[in-house]
Amino acid sequence: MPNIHDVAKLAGVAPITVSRVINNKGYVSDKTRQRVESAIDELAYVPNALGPSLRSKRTMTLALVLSDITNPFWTTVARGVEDTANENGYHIIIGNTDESPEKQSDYLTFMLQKQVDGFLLVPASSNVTSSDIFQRQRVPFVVLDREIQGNDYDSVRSDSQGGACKLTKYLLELGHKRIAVITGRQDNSAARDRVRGFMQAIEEAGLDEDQQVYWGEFNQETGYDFTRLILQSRPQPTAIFATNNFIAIGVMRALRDQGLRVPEDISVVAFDDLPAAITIDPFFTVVSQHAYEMGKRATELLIARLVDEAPEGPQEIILPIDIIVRRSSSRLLGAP
Amino acid sequence: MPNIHDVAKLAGVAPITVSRVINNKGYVSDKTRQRVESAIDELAYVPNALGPSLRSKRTMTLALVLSDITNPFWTTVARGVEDTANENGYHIIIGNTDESPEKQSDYLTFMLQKQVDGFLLVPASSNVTSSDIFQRQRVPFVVLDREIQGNDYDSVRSDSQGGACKLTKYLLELGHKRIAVITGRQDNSAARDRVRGFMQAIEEAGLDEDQQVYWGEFNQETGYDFTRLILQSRPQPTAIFATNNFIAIGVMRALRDQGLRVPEDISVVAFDDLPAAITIDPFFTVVSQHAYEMGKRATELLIARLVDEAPEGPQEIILPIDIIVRRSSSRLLGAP
DNA sequence: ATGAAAGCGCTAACAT
DNA sequence: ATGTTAGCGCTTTCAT
Repeated sequence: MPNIHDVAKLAGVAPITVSRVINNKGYVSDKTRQRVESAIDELAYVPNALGPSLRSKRTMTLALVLSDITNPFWTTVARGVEDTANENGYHIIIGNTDESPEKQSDYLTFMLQKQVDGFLLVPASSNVTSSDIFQRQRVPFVVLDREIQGNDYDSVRSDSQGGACKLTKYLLELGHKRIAVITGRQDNSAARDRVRGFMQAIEEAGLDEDQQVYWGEFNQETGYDFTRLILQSRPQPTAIFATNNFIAIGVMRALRDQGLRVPEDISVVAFDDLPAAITIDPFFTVVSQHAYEMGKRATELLIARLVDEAPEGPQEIILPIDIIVRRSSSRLLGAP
Repeated sequence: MPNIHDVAKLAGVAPITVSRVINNKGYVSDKTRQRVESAIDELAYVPNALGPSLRSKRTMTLALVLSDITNPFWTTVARGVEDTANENGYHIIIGNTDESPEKQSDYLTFMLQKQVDGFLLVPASSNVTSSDIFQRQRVPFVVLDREIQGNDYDSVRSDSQGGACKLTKYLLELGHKRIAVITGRQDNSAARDRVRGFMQAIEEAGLDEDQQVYWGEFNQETGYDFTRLILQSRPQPTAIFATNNFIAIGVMRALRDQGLRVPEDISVVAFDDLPAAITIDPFFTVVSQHAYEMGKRATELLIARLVDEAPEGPQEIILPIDIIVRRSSSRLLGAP
């Protein structure tokens, strides 16, 4: 592949002149510019960005490290990140951690070596002090969806607690008094916030606080397995609150396998909506997060940091959520 | 951020010695190694990969350029690519073209400038001679899912024609004789192959070849709009073949809005299954592609090329498909 | 309006 | 076992 010297030689100029043409910077006479341009065409010259990056210490690349791109929620976030990055001349590298701190750490070092300009991180675990690595390297980063140790970092997340609280209150209004919650790992702050929001609603209603809370993973198996357990418990809950979309799917599968109808036999509500693009007939009553917006806002914040235009001090952006009532939940029979 | 010189100075050695320690290459005494390692720790030194890449002309980065990561099919492909790349020490940059040749071309140049080692490309249009750019730059690439002009390139795709043919034959066996096909753009070879497979089955059955084929986009609107059209046509088709998942969703929504039941009033079959992870109760009779496998195989092929271990000459990998019969299709009333 | 030199961080090739 | 030199492709700085 040709380099800037080859182009310069062919055009009969110095490399720096070619550089000026490429970057539209400095004075170049029209005649010279044309000679250079035709040399570029002739050689199909593509400038090597590694050189300038090595000098300028900017790669115009952002790293997006998340749990699993296969989850439609994260896919949508990723698309928001990608679009916003592109609009600003940045590109992104993606890494899936599958919630593993080891994978996360591998990715972070690799991406640091690649000299990405900044990180968008969905932390695999709030226990891992992943922020240390950034702070030591002085690389800007924004935390998405969750919290980590310390409080001196930029973050964007949904109002998990408020959303869970609202959704629970909605169930309570329908007359449900025994609600089972199935959620993710204890070291996931989003899982904790959603349980906290649930408990808050329960307490404010003056109800027995001894509700069933099942801690597992944010996946289908957790939803499936705990639902079977829940169905055996007495007295049986009249509603299940799945704190993410995959859990909700698992819950529904378990209920279906047991021959139970939703909402006639039991109500189900969930966190995270499924994108309209892949849903024929939306069914779940949900707390819907603004996934695309989350990616967009986080990226905007990160880029603002990079160009030193962000407000001073750590920013904490809490996105509002929507409650969407659909057919998976109904008034409890016999309730007022 | 510290560089290799800072580490060397602190450890009292030459930069090259630090390099040897980092890369576990060449002779370094245990004493020196330890001194270097503690210097690395003390400075939290992370090697800058740009230097070596500039020298070696390898970035260990692959580019994945596809239509839209938001489509679960592509998400799954992407995950296959990502996992396989990682296993081999590579990482990936993703770009969404939204089927726009301009976006595609922007991405390609940008990624070329970034010196990616190879491309995995889902071409936005078979008319665009996107391969030229690679061939001129001599960058290895593998084409996924579709065909482009020329025949001297590596590719991995599903047996679209065979799959569509099989699926159509299945419908014919159920007694359907009027089948409407809704498909993507004419310049998309997968769309063409699926229609070709359909026509093949029709011809082999000795049926009227004057079937309804609707060319549109691989999205929900196309499915929705053409379904409304189809429902007005007389004689009305008894089955609809949606040639991708988004179209299928659009078809179902249109049918639902018209108060039609599937499969009682009309049968629906589709290309592309929805991932089990996001489906409560699989409903569509489909041609299921091995999406993860497609990403994996393509990446393996690309990496083999990079290390010069691929077979000589262009490779064309055609992945088998599965027909999965579910509840969206049924025997035509009155058929034998 | 154009060019020469130097250096970004690293390592292959060649000493010692 | 350790070090010196040179150069990957580009652009900033300082001439001319």
